[in-house]
Amino acid sequence: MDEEIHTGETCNARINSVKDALYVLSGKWKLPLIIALMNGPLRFKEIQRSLTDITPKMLSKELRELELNDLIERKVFHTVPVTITYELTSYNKTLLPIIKSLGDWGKKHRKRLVEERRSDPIKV
Amino acid sequence: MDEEIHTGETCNARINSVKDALYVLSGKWKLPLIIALMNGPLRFKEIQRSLTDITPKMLSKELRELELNDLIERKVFHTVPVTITYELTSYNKTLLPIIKSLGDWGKKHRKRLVEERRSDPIKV
DNA sequence: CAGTATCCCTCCGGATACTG
DNA sequence: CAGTATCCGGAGGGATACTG
Repeated sequence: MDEEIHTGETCNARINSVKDALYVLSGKWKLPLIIALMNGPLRFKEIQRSLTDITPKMLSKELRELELNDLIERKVFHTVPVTITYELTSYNKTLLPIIKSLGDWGKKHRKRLVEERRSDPIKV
Repeated sequence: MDEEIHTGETCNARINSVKDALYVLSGKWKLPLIIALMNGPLRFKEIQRSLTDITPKMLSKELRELELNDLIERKVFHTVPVTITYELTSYNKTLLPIIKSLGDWGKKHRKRLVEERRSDPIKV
């Protein structure tokens, strides 16, 4: 019963928790979409332009799934014509550590790959 | 030029870094596999037993991809018959923040969902 | 044991067109 | 604008059998 020793049990629990997180954030566009909304609310078409190349079908689907998990909120303004915006919920902020750690690691990993290739052909 | 303000540029950079990370860790089994190896080196068959239901084809593929990214190391021992083990590299430790944040969030999110459903029918 | 080789199928996601 | 409807290809991944 130490502290963070990995017994088989805690290991499996950890795997399952990670799987849960990955499930909610699965798909090609969910995290990019969330990051795009970190600047503030956007309308459907604006998100499309922001995430170049996402089709309306995909965007609609990803938005719906994120809404179901309380990670974004859809707001309807009864202007003429109607205006609809999407914004991050406060619960979404709990994802920040994930986004930060992924972003940090991705950045460093890319740098690492570049340096590796640069030193490769020289062969000291 | 403040600090962490999200301009369009840093936003895109962040999206790309996150995408890079997700790319390396993509697939159904990579993170579970890494977590399974956090207890120490394992042999092929042992990993299979640890990650119930992964087929040898998938395991082989995921191991190879992780090895190419320097995240695990394959060691050959010339016993008879030959023994092969897989273990995490020291570079793999850099993934810890990702695994931790994903695990933490997944755990809390599941708890949240359970509580939500529990309070749902009561309607205070 | 430590994998490879095939077959097969689901479903993710793109392209395109259409609606209120 | 804010989406939905349809069609479709290809990658991801499972089942099974086989090899050194």
